[in-house]
Amino acid sequence: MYILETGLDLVSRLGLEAVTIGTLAKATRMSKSGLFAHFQSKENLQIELLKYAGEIFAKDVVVPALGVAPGEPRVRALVGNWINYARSLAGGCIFVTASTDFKDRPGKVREFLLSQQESWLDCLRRIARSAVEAGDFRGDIDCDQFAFELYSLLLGFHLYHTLLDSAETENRYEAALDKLLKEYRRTATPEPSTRPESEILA
Amino acid sequence: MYILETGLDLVSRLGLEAVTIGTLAKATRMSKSGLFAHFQSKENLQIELLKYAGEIFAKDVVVPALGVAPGEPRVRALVGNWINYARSLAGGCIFVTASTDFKDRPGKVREFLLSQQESWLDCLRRIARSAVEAGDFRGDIDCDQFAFELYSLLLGFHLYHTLLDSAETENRYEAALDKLLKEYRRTATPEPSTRPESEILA
DNA sequence: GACAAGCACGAACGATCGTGCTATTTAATG
DNA sequence: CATTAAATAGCACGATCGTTCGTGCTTGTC
Repeated sequence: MYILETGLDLVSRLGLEAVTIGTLAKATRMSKSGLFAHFQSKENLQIELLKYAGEIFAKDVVVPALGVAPGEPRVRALVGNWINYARSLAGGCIFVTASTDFKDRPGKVREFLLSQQESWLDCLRRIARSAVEAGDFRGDIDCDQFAFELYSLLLGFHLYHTLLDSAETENRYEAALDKLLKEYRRTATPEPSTRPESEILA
Repeated sequence: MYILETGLDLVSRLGLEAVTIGTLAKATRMSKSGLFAHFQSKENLQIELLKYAGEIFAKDVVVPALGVAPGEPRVRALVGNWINYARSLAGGCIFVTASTDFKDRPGKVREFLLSQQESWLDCLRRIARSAVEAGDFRGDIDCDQFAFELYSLLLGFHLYHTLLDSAETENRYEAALDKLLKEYRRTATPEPSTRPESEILA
């Protein structure tokens, strides 16, 4: 759909709430009422935009990664696709932008967005688990913890990329990713036994 | 200023662009024109809000940390204050919210916000450097890299906290922070010599 | 008690918001 | 072709947007 395609550009740049019927109509060279007829409310339009963004995300980020051998290669493929996807949009990832926008706007949009974020985190978890099963990651790792740390890195890259746009951004992200993967790798540490590492006093 | 105080709550929840003259007037029980007279434009109001947020941030987050002994204690104090500050606002950190909002809205607001983010990253760098000088961190670390990784963690915590609000969020963040500090600590690794760790094929 | 200064106010402006109705055009189907 | 269904446009609505203007209250100074 051409309308949604155009809308996603606006969402990524200005936020989900800022995509107004009027501006989207102007961007698609349609009349307000003509465009409005496609959706029956602004809320519906927002959900449709998220749905479409989810399809693109699945097609460009998740599915290709599932075609790669499980383990670290698949993890790297997934986040590599994510970076490319985020860069392909003028204002970065739609879901990051929309999340900030709707974190405190209760309603169907927020609920839908939340379910999408949950399934993204679930995707990260699954891929970590498959890396364990493939023997690339240690067996004693916490996949939820891995998802949090990996997603944090992506969010860091995202902010740097969209706001600061330094030439070093990519290098910093890659270096951090390498260290993260090394830490979860099976041969990374010489067996830390079972003792946790949180008895520091600071 | 009571107006700015009220405004910051709206900013943190709905975003900097969504703070409208009308809604802020209603929230402060003033007339639109009466409130508008204090600032001379919406752009000015937005900058004033950021300025005020910066003062609070300095007072509650940065300055107290500078009173703590340099090194890991100071780093922990800084990020601890950040977490508390982010939690004290209904919608999380003003600058994270505003950054997403204004990353693609050129103008004075964006420029001012950008300078604030730069100085925050500079603060992280300085504190890392002071930790090196105090002997807590290794001497060969890249302070910019540390700032990126630490800020990424905070952003991860922020998204989890504002959107998902799982009970595990805090634990995941703390565990990741512990690992990050351990990695940069002087006694963390048994000397990794000078060889970088980026010759994987994946 | 006159006077100026600083606030806050109500009313109004043109523009845009989301959303309905009613035509008119376009495309598909007989 | 004629008919029908779908897509788009025109127009208008009440509300809100940022902004301007004129006016009335305080408050303190002379």
